[in-house]
Amino acid sequence: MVKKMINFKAIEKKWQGKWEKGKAFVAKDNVKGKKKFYVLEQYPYPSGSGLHMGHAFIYTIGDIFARFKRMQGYNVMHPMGFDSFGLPAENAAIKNKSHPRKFTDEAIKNFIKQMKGFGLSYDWDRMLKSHDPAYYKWDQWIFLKMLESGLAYRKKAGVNFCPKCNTVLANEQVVDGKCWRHEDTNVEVKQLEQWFLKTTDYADELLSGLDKLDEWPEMIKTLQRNWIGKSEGTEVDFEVGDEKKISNAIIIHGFAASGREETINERHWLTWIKDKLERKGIKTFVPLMPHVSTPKYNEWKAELEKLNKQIDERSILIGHSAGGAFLLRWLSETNKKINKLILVAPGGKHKKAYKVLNSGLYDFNLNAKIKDNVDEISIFISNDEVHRIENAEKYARDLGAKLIRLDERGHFLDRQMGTKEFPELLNEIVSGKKWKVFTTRVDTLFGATFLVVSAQHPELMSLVTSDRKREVEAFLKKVKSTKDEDRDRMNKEGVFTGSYAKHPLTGERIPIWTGNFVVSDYGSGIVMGVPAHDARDWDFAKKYGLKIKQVIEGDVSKEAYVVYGKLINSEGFSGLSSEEAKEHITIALNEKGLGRKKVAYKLRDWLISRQRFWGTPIPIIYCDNCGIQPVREKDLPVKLPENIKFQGVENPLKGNNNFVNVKCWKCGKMGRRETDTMDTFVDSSWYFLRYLDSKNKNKIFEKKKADYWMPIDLYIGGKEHATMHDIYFRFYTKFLSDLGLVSVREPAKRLFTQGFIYGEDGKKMSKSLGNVIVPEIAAKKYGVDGVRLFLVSVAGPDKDFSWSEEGAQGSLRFVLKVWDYFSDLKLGKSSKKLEHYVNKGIRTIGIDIENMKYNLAVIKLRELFGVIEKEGAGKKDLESFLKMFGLFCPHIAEELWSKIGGKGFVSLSTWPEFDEKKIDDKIEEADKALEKTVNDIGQILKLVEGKGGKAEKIYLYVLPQELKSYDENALGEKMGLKVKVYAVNDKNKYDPSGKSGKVKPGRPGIYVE
RNA sequence: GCGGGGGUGCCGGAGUGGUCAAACGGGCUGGACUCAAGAUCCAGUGUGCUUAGUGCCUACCUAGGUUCGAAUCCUAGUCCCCGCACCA
Repeated sequence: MVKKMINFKAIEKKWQGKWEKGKAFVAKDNVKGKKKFYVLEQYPYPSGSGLHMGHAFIYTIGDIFARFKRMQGYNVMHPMGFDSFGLPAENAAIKNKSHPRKFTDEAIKNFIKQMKGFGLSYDWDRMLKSHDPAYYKWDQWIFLKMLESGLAYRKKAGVNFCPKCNTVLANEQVVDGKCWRHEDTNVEVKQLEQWFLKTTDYADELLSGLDKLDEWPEMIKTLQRNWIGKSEGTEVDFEVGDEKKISNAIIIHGFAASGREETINERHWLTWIKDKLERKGIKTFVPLMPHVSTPKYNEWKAELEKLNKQIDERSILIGHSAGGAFLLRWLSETNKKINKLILVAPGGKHKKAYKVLNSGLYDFNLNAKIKDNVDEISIFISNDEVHRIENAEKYARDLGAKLIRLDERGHFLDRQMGTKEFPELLNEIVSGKKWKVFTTRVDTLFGATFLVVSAQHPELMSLVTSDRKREVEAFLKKVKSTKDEDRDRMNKEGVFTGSYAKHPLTGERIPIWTGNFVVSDYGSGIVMGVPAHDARDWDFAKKYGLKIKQVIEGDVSKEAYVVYGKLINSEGFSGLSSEEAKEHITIALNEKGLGRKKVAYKLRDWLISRQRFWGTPIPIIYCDNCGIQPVREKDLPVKLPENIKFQGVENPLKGNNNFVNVKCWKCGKMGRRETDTMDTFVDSSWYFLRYLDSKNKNKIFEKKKADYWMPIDLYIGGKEHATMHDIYFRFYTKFLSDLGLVSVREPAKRLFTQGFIYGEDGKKMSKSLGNVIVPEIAAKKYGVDGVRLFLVSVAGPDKDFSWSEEGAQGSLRFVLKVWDYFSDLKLGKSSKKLEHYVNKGIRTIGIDIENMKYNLAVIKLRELFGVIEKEGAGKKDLESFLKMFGLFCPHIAEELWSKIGGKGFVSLSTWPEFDEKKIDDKIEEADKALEKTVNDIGQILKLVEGKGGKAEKIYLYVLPQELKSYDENALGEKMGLKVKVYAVNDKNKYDPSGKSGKVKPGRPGIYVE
């Protein structure tokens, strides 16, 4: 009987202190003669509210395993740290006009205290914090390496923007399409330059690698496969544009400082292109502008307008450098409409253009008039003319122009190009644009009767003819204003762009539409519509009266559309099966240079820019001279400033001159720092490697150490990370492996996803519902050990479950029972029977732990304890029991261990071995039989007593070989009556009603008197 | 729509071909202890029949099937949960 509660607190403190002092759980590198084992739980965000039950749960799961492996003789790595960058600390700082670091440091302190109080066997010496400059320095270092490898790049992207906050929001701050601070304000999608990591470069390996991860949950792998979404298909080129529309071309040269005005038009590609165009019947003018070295806008204007008669809606205007700027100004003022404008390395208001700045050529606004006057605008820029890129991007953005980036053309002068030829320009002028369309159903290519371009496609406007402009723009406006939550239910809608594409095989003209249902960043953002064989295309065609052409056998009238079958109406390909046709048509396209095999992924590159303060600064300097410059390695880390002022929710780095203003290391002039910080998922993408050498100041980590410990043998975390962290950390591992920093290509051998804990009411724990159970408080009631035990008793740790006070009581009862038994200990001898149960227990419990079926292990432990209580046990048996018990209840186990004179820590003792020979299932069978017999007797007694009779003595008749299983005294004691046992073949037995005739194996005959 | 997981007793949850009327915990009922409550301990806890107990019947979402034998395997249906979602 339990007499009193245990003083849990005192025992917990005592042993936690001893473990720490004894450095019980400190991991040593490269221990000889021991196999390593790396157990890791995902490190937490240190929130101000401290450890919650979910934390307690996941850490208990990992702790049990770490303890198990340690006892099994492994060299165990079990570290812990903090994912300490993030929004909550920043918000707290905004609210309190303080620094996020303050909150974070306090929260971490509290976390460590609580974690230590929970008896978790971490190696605290390796602790790391992502907000520590010594840590995030390496975030930045990896970023620079990615930049070098072309894996980090900058691109325009849609981000969530709240017009009331006047800032970009993180995804987490968008709730149902609204701002988290302004429930009535729809978040807008804004196009901004952002940094990306090219996860797509590893898409294939991220996918194929899953097959080898046989110790990962199928569900997680499936989610990742889905997310990566590989599909193999064909990319088909559809030519768009109409040569006949162009009657002439006018090329305006640029500024030439050296003078030599009379020869400027002889230079570089101007004459070459004129020649080519005229051969194609396009009249080409290359006027010589006055005063090439000291240009004046009005003079140039007058010169151009000499050609006024020639300039009309079928003209193409081409401007090189300052000539491009000139054309922009002219087009922003004139009423002339032209077909197309092509700018080659256009000038901008740039310091290098010092002389031209006063020319008036640059005095223009990128106004709506330009867009109205010109059907299509293209801009050529060379990637090595860095200082011009930003400007070109701005033009392209503001004008809705197509930006064509080429390599190594400098300023497009012949001496930089090494030739006077410029075929890309020619192509841009004469042939229509080729629009790449991705399809997995190229077999239905002959049934393509329209194309649909995504409404968000950056080059959409170049397709829209002037007569369709108004309608398209209205449509785009409507698409843009549709709220996120309505988008699901939004019908497939679209409008005609006015353009036609040439079918690559039939040459047919097929209309190009734009539609709200085409995703801009998958494939090429354009789909071919095959209404006869695709449900969505069918609906679209029906709605807008588009042509439907059947190319696969089957009854379209019945099924609306047919999906697979034999081809018809497909020229030479008719008769082929869909599968064959895919192959053959791709080959045919390939021969014409109009198509190729292509793999498309749903996986997108990882946008890591966050317009937030509390994160790792992106180590980039923007220099007007040198363009985008990475911070030099030796200048790392780029530290977050201590002295900051929050103004609203605006990132305080922006207005922080000390931070922003920085000398460009290349040219020495003042540049400005990138003020965006990295997504915090970056920090957690490689922390598991830093633990292995967490104090290294010179290197990210020592390869030898990393190779010793990696991979993580058991990684424990939440299912919710399936398509985020669980992909990112694999991506980072592959990249770091490619850098030669670590050998493994997969970070975690085994992944375990823990379940979710709900409140007693089965609902999510939340303050507002009042159903939150805080581990620290629960531990006061049930002891840390009681809480730990309960957490893994209810169900398998991968399952969701609800907290239950009654259940926790049950666990506490068991702990108390064990405690009592040891308090009042009489050492016995281990009987054969006990040995059987102990050895079997060791065997099965070990298997259950290994399989992470802790709940089953606990059940077996309880059963074993039941036997020990009944049968009594020797010291060795009790030791074995405590060793196993200690995984779940380490404090109590240590206390009891020392009580029975165990040496050292039970936590560091060796896992008990079982002796197969001592496991004898017959003992168990006999036990069960005996139990059943007792039960039977009980029932008979009840009946006898119910009839008013009174039993005095019980006679049992058993098979001779079972005789020793039935102990008269023990049975008698149990029943409270005298019991006599006879073997059935006993001649002298007393058996008045012939009950011995009923005897079966394991079933004795019973007679009650 | 696509993909994944799952429906077991009053509840949570074991169990993936026989040893299953179904582990273990909780609840509930009865008993012991107690002045009493709590705690603790013991017993019971599908139905109907049968027997002084050992026997049968009905039961693991529903309906079929495979098998000597199914909660467990197969087929169809149904309901629930989760993930991705107009992915060409």
